[in-house]
Amino acid sequence: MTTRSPLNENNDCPAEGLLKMLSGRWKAQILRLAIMEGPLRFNSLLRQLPGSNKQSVSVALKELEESGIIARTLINPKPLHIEYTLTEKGKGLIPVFKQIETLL
Amino acid sequence: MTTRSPLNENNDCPAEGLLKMLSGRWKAQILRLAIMEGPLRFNSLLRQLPGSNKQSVSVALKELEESGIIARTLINPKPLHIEYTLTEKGKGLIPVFKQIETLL
DNA sequence: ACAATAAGTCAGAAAAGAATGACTACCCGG
DNA sequence: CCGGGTAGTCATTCTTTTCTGACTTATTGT
Repeated sequence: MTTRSPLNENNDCPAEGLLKMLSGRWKAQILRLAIMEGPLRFNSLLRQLPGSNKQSVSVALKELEESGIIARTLINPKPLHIEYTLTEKGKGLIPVFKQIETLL
Repeated sequence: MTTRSPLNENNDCPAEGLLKMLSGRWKAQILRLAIMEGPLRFNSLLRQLPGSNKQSVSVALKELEESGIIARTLINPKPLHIEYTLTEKGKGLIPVFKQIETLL
């Protein structure tokens, strides 16, 4: 049994794992907002992503969470308040984003 | 009319453009082979991508070419010989791939 | 009491992406 | 002439992704 890192599951192309994690129409933009603006809230996020819809954003957030890139935190149950923030792993992607910006 | 860079067409999220260019099941692997092994030939590529098929690889190559990441060159018409190589823009992606590898 | 906000879920439809198998055209070696 | 290699295209089907609209549960403000 070969041990593989989370970004390299079941293949030998490192970029492919990351690309899969960030695939889909909304994940890159969600991540950018998380990097630029800090904690995100669901409805606010929806309003900041023109053309998006609850379902797709909900799925994107869930997948990013499953990938360990963002975390969902219940801030307050009483007036319901949930926040999505970058995990340490998520913060590790910042240099990659920066590197990409140098290409522009 | 606003001028936009090729990696940033019609949006303000730099990673999104790149992600779109590299989206799909085969592009990352094709790029990896182009980076690691140099010039690629169609049938050789097919053999190196288990589970792939002509159609999908053909489309992937065409899209990478349209993105200006690889170039299709006719080496010899007589015994038909075509090569796919990284363009300068394509080579610009190598640091990004390297950066991703540091995450593993 | 009523409307609005928060954070979603669910079923179904539509659109996009990927795979299949057949087919083309040309060349090379035996 | 036949088999195999090069480099694909085309139409159709299958699968995955994305979107739409209705519905949920609970709280706050007027």
